[in-house]
Amino acid sequence: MARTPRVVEDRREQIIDAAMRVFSQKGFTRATNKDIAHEAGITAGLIYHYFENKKAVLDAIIEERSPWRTVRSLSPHVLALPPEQFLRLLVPQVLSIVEEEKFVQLIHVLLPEAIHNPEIGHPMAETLGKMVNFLTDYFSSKMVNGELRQGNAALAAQTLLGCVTGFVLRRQVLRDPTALEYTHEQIAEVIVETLLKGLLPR
Amino acid sequence: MARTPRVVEDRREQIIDAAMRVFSQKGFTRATNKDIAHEAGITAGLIYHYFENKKAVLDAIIEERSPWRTVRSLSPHVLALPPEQFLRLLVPQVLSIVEEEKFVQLIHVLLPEAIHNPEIGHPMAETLGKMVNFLTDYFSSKMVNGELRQGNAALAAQTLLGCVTGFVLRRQVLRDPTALEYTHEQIAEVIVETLLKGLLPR
Amino acid sequence: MARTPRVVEDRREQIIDAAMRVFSQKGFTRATNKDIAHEAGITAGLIYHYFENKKAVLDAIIEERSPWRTVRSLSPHVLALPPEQFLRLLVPQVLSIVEEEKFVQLIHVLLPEAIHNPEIGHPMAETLGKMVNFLTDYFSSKMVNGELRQGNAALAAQTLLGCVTGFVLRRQVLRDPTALEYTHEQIAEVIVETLLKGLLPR
Amino acid sequence: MARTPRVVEDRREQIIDAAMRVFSQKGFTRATNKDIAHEAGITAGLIYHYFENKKAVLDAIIEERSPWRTVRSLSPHVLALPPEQFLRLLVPQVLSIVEEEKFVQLIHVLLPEAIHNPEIGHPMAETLGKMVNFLTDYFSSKMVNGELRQGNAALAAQTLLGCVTGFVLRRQVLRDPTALEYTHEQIAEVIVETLLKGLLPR
DNA sequence: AATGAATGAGTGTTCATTCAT
DNA sequence: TATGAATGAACACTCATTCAT
Repeated sequence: MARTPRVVEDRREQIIDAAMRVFSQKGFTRATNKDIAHEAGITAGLIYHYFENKKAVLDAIIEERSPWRTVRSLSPHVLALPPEQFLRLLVPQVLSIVEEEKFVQLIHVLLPEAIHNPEIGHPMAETLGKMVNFLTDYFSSKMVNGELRQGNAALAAQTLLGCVTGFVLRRQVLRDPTALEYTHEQIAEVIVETLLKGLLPR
Repeated sequence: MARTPRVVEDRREQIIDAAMRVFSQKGFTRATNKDIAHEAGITAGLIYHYFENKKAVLDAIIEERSPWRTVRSLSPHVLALPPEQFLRLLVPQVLSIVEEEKFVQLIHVLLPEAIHNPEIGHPMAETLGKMVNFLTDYFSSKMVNGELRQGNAALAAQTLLGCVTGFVLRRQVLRDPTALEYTHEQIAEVIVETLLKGLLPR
Repeated sequence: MARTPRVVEDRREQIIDAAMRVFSQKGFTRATNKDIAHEAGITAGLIYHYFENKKAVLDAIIEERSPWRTVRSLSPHVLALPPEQFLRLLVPQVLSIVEEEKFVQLIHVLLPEAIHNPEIGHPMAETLGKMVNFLTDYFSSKMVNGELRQGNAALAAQTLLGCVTGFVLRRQVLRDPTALEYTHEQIAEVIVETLLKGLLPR
Repeated sequence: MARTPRVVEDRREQIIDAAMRVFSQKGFTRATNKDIAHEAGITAGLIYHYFENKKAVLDAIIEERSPWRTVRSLSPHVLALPPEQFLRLLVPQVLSIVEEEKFVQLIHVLLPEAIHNPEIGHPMAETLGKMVNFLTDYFSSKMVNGELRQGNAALAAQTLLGCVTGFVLRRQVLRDPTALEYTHEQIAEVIVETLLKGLLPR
């Protein structure tokens, strides 16, 4: 009706945004084109002016909204920091990126699809793999120079990552109120503290 | 045709089993009643003799196949063990339960639904919560008696759980080949080692 | 409503019959599944219980309703007759088969499709080809034994066939009232007379 | 973009030409406006500056591209020729007109429509009717003056026309390879020879 | 004259569900 | 119990047509 005529170039982005919201709420299959169109304030037919089909909208989300770059752009300059400072910097940073609304939406969209569709699971696993490699490299170098004790750097990296993803899973996917009680700082604090110093008394 | 007239009670289980397989492969929405019926070797109409509708089959899976009991039945008698032995016993045990085929299927069925349906997410979170409580209690008592150093027991418990779920997520949900390279023992070993002793040299 | 519950085995045939009528009136593309269903007295969804898709209904018409067999079954025992009797027998017989309602419907269904789809055109051409061969053989043998004058038997056969198809085209496809004025006997009479004796005075 | 600004009157013709090609390949219903526009090197919206709607493009084809005039313009001055020369001139001339690319396209466009739409069938039948009348008149006069033997001139005319249309149908509509083996001259030769002299030995 | 964004009515198709047998 | 024919309400997608620019 009295809808403000949006800037034309917006339309594609507008549809992607709407789809992101709808997919994240209902899942790809259950979300209808009418849902997306309604959310975007357009008619369903118009979607096909910008995308070949419904799947192509999902693909566009994956390709254009994936904040993997953001993840990858993480702190390459802090590698020189000692482990304690490094982790206290890294973990909350990761958490704040990963628990941002857009990222959570993306998880809600991609995770269910990833389970039944390896095509979508692979890139997700790959990105996590890059994180693992990054951490492994860091841990290795610190083990060599004695700042960390000797051990399997790769598995340690995966353990750290596991801690973070575990928390995110319980907070943002299962929405476990218990897990949601904590601030990023508390979580970071305990992960770093535990991993660095261990649970055993010294 | 020459189908052996199964015991009646079997049918229900048979349908649930078939649905579990089909749901875990295609997801609840994409799986059709015909798929389930075909997998169960019956016709689609018969499902409605045993279940009110498709959703009821999923509910039956949740209620009757959830191995939460198994999880809950874990080692209440090992609470007295010292942390190191306790964790070296617990972690691989949990992993072997959780990565068993049936359990993985269940994850594949429930996780995507949980994301878009809190009704399903809550029981999952609750079960994890029970695990957290169990571990928290254990950690608390050990912190009191000095076998573990002082700290936030609840967060430590969640960190441990996070490590495990993180690994399971990457292995069984994203099917990350890197994460799948390790045996349960290796994973358990590194988690326990890291968490107990920390990464820093003593 | 008070629809008589037709015999179940009928359904498939019933749909094919309905489709034949609808296709012949509106053409394959313009005919909707609702049209077919309505004509058959069923709902559109039911069509997919018996056919994979709309195209499959057309295919069924081609395969199961093609009276090519009838055409092929034509008078193999009259080969011995002298040309005049032979043609006076054959032409009206062909005309009466080909101008029967079902056959005309079939032409209306297949001819437009044949034009834009060689897959459908080929079998039609082939069937005509069989007719040509049959006539060619007959003409050849009669040319050899002197009952017909020497000439290109194949082309003569095609000329005869052309006369008939030309008439059918104008009568049943273009529905030319002028061409429809004549009875099969008149048409047969003039075709036979002309072809056999020629237009020139002897 | 850098499209040369064509003369305005061209556009209409350009669209009609494009539509002719597209219709002849896909049929009127299956051809989309986008197809036509793409074939014409314009956008679909522009079609509506020159035509009221899609149907109007078809109508324009019928009215402006119908080579009936060409057909009608046939040899009015050869009426005096004796039948043999007349037919040997007429038949190949008709064939060459009728089997020209543009004409064949037109058949492909109109014939399928004619079947399901008498509005289109009638003009086609009428044109053929004019041919029939023309031939009937010729045959009548030649029967009167004894150059042809007595008979039903109208039916003889229709027989001749039937021969030609039958060949064209098999060649250009069904694309029967057997029928396509012959040259216009061969076809003309055999039609004329057969019709004039008959198949029977004298 | 020309574009292409936008609409909306429809089309083929799917599928959970019902029910007579 | 068990079947499978039958329904009807979606759904993804198409396309002729309109219209602001």
